[in-house]
Amino acid sequence: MKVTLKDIARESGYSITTVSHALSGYGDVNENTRQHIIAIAERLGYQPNLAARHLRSKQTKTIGMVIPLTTYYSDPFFMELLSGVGRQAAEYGYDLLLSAQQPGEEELSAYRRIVASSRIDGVVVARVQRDDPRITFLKEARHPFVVFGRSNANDYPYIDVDGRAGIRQIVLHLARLGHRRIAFILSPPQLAFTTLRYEGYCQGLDEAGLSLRDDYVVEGDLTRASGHAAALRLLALPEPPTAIVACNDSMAIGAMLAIQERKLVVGRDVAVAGFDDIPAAANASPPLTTVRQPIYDIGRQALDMLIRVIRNEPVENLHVLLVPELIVRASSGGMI
Amino acid sequence: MKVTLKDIARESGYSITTVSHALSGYGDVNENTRQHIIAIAERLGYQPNLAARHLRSKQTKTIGMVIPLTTYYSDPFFMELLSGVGRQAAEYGYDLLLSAQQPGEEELSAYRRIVASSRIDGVVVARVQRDDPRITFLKEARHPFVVFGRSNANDYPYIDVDGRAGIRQIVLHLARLGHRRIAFILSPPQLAFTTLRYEGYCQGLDEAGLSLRDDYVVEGDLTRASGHAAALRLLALPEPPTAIVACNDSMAIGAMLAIQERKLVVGRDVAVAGFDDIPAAANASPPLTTVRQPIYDIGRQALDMLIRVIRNEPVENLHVLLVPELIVRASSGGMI
DNA sequence: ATTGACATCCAAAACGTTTTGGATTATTGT
DNA sequence: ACAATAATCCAAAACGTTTTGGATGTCAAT
Repeated sequence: MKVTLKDIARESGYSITTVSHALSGYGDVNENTRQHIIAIAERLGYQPNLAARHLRSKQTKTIGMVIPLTTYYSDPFFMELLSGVGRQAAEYGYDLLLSAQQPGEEELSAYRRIVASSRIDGVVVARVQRDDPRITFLKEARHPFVVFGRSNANDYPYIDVDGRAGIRQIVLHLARLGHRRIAFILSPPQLAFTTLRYEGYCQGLDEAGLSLRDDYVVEGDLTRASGHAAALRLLALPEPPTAIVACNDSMAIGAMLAIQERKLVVGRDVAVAGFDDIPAAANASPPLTTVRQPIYDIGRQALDMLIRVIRNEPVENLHVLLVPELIVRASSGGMI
Repeated sequence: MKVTLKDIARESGYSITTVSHALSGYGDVNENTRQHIIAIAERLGYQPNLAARHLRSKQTKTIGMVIPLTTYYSDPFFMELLSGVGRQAAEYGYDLLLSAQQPGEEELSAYRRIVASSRIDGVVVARVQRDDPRITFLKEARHPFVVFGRSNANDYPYIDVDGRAGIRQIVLHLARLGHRRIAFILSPPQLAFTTLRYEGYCQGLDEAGLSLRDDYVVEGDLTRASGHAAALRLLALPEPPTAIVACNDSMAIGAMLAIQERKLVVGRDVAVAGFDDIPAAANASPPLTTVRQPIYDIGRQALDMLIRVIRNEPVENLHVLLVPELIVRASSGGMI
C-alpha cells in the first residue's frame, strides 16, 4: 500500500501540515523536527502522490511531445530529436510524455487532450505546417511551447536551420561539379520547410544559371519508399537528371536504392544529396552528401528554451536560426 | 481558464454528479439530459483534469519506460523498441511516460519515483541485467510490468529472442564458410543476454569442432565505438581472427569500420556478424550479417501483454521465446 | 389506498497533496 | 509587568474528479 503524508504524520506524532512542510523545505519547521520526519519518510519509503500534488499545485514536471505514428520502423528524425529533448529534460528533472498519433485531426485531439487536461507543463512541436493548427491551438490556450522549425507567422519561440540556404548550397555544389540537370524531391507541400527548401532549390539553380524544369520537381512524403518511387519517375524521363536533391535524408537514401536497382552507380551516373544528416546518412552505401542539422543538439536547445518559457524567465533569443553546414560525401560523385 | 464539471453544472442546471455521470456514460442519466450536457461540454471545450481523475480513480492510462541516457545520438535498439511500444500504446489510448536516466542508481530511483508516485499503470523493462534490481523492485512493489529479455529467475512476464541459438547459428554459418578463427565481442557481463549469447558462441565453436580461445573474446559496451576498439585489439593479435561476431549490430558496425580503417576488406579478409537487425544493419557498407530480432514487433507484443497484465486479464503465454532468424548479408563474405 | 420497484436526480465524502489562516508559547524590548 | 515579535506547530479549505449513499417522483401490482 502506498505511503502517504497521513502515515508519516501518525508515525511521527506531527500533523500532516507539519510533515508536508518538513518534507517540502518550508522555513517554519524546527530543524530537529524536520530531520525526525525525514528519517521516518525514508524508512517508510514515502513517495509523494503526483496526481495529488499536480491537482493542488498545478505543476507536472512533464514535457509533452506528440509524434507521428510510423508504419514499420521509427522515423530517424523524430528519434534523434526525442533523444535530445529527453536528455535535456532529464537535466532539469523533467519527464517526457509521448503520445503517438496519426497526423491530422487525431494529432490535434491529442494536443487538446494532454494540454487542456493539465497533463504537461510545455510542448515541443516539430515538423511545422503552414498555418499549423497545433501552434494556433497552443497560442490560444496560452500554453508554453517551443517549435523546431518555423512557418509563415513565427510569433512564437523557435529554433530552425536555414533550409533555404542549405538546399541552395547543395545545388551550387552540384552545379560546380558540372551538373546541369538537377532534380528535386519535395516534402509534402503543407509542411512549412517545403517552401523554404524549394526556394533554396530555385535560388541555387538561378545563381548557377540553370533553368527550373517542372518535370524535375517530384513530390514525396519524407519516407524512404517515397524517395525510391520519386527517383524511379525521374530516371524514367526522356532526359533524366544527372543529380537528385531530396528534402530529407530518408528520401535521398530511397532515391539511391532506386538508382542502384536500375544498375546505375550513385555518384558516377547520378549524384544524390539530402538534408538532415541523420546517422544513416554517413552509413549509407555510398555515404550521402547532405546538409547537417544537428537534430539532437537542437532538441536540447529547444528544451532549454522551453524550460525558460515555462518558468517565465527571459530568453535571450526567441528565434534561433542556425547556419546550415554542407557535408560532402561520396554520393555527390566527382566532376562530370 | 480551464473548464471544469462545476462550470458545466452551472451552465446546464444539473449537479456536478449528474454532469459527471452524463459524460462518463453512467446508466442512470436520462438520455435527453445526457445529450444536453454533452452539447454544453463540447461548446465549452471541456477536458477532464487528469490529475483529479487519477487521484480519485487511481488509473493513469500511461505506460512508463526508463531509457538510458545516450551520449551523442540515440541508441537504435531503444528507439526501435520505443516505436513499437508507443505505437501499440496508442492503439489502446495509452500514452508513454519516458524518463531518461544514467544507468545504475539514478535509473532505479526513477523507477521508484514514477511507480511509487502512481504516475503510470505499467512498465516495459529492457536490457535486463542479471539479478536486475529494477525487476526486484517492481515485483516487491507488485506493479505490472513486462520485460523484453530474460534473466536467471524469469518468474515474470517476458518476451525474448533466443540469443544463444542465434549466436550459435552465426558461428556455424561462419564455420561452414571455412572460418577456423572466430572471435567474439561481448556485451557488458552484467547484462543477462551476454551469458546467453556467449553460451551460443561456445556451443557453436564446439559443434564446429573449434576450440575456444581466451584472446578471441573481448568486451565492449554495446556502442559502435567499443566495437571499433575491440576489433582493433583483435586485429592486432599475432594470429588475428578471420571472423568477428559481435553481441549487437552497433558493435559489429564499429568493428567493420575498424577493419576498413586497417585497409582490409570486410567479408573477404575478415567476416563480420552482429545481432539485432537494426535498420542500419541492412544499410551498412557492406550490409551486415546478423540475427534478426524484430524489436518493433516485440515492442508491440510487450505492450499487448502489459495491458492484459494491468487489466488482470489472462495471458496465454507469459513467457514468449522467439526463434531467431539468421540474416546472411555481404559482411559474411564467401568460402575462404 | 398502499406498497414495492424503478428511473432520475443530488450532497457529501474521498482521493493526497499544498496553502491559508490561524493558535500557542517563548523571547525580547520598553 | 506588559506588549510586540518570532518560532513552531496545526485545522481546514482547496484542487477536480469519481463514488457512495441517498431523496424524490412515477408506475404497477395487490
